Amino acid sequence: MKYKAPRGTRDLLPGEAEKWHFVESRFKELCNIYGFTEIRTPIFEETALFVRSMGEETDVVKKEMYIFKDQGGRELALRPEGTAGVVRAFIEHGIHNEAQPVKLFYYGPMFRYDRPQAGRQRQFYQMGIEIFGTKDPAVDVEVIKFSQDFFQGLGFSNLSLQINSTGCSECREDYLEQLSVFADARVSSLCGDCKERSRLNPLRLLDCKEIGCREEMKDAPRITDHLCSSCRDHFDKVLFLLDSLEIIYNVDHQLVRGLDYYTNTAFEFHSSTLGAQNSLGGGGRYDNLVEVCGGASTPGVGMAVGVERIVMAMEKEALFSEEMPAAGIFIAVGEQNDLPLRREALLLLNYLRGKGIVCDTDYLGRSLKAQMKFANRKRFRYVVILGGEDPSEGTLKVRDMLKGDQTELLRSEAIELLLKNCGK
RNA sequence: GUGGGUGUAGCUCAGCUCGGUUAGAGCGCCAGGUUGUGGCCCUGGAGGUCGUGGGUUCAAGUCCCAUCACUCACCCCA
Repeated sequence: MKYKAPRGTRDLLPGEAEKWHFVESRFKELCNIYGFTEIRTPIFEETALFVRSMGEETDVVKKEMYIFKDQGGRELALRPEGTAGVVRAFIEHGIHNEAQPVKLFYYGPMFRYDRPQAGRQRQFYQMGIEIFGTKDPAVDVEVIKFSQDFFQGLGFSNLSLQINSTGCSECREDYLEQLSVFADARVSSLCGDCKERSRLNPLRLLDCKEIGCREEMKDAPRITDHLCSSCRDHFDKVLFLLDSLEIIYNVDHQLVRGLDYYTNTAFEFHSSTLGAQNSLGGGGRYDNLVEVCGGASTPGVGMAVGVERIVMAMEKEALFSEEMPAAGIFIAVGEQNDLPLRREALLLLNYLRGKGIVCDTDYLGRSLKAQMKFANRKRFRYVVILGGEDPSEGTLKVRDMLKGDQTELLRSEAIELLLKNCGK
């Protein structure tokens, strides 16, 4: 075996691809109901776009991007997430001139140079939605409700919704300062990583896994106690609306999202059946992002879910329906050397396909027994047997593979039966 | 980037601790048992540079080193 799929990538083989298709189609159906329309953006963008939107100090930018220079000397990066490209397209095409708010969805592969593990690949797929043009807290709730509907529609019943507010740039700045002061006072008892964090990204101090750090930071100031009045008001309304829709959530003061562009609402959906990477998806509000990327100040809110993780969690919870039911027609030929008979088989095959019926035949010159075995394996509903013992003119032998019985019918009757039972 | 576990047939794995004749099983695949008919059963067949490269040894799937990949976890995230 010479070539292998590159590290952190994988093939989706038949049998698994169908599961993905199921998840994708549910997502798209729900987008349609909610009024989101699709946008497709390039898989690579200028590197600077991602650096600008996500933030220089984020891990994604510092060590996880696939960056390269093309033959024209352009600095490019494979997209590590979907929002930046959507925002770029929003600005570039003046979408703010369309009827507001603008509701978009996207689906596609993302790339991060990470060490692979359960629920984490270097190429992974995200589906996401974005709403531009309104600060209404009801929109934050719509995005959350959408996510919940989506997960419930797939059959999940035990996901937990974590939510927090990270404030606007102003109240966050005040808060971060207080947090730094708090951390500096006990820097000696924090782990090495946290010492770094207190300088670079104090918000991250909150979700360190070290027990010692957790203990030290237990009484750290909470951002929700330091929100400015408008952020406080926004968060209260979001929670009120969630309550009104009877959406159960847990306000997690430690919840911090990894990308700098989030403001105010941040949320994640967790699954307990997954491993360490237990987030099926998440999102939040990003009121400064469009402006940061060079557009007119436009509020936005969105979320993204990871397809691999969803499929993995669904497998663990046995949410996919079992094997597909028997369907379609296999045309078996008794005497493979009988050219007129094979001709008849091909004509029938193409006639039935023309009627939109799943239909196939043997091309390996195999014995009737082998053809029957094949038809069984491939779960065909009916087998039409041409030739065979004492064939009579103008009739077809039709075998029902589920019931195991076989009848010989006039050709026209046989076709009528097949069309009725296998047609759409 | 750091640490643990694992790489033997298409798939799931045994064999490795205690090196020693032609490397095994189940499933799958192909064929036969049934002078043309699937599922169950029986028989036979095909299929392996034992991840790769070095080393130790008379002898390496088995011991040692390196490397690559998979896997789980950390960091971080979907």
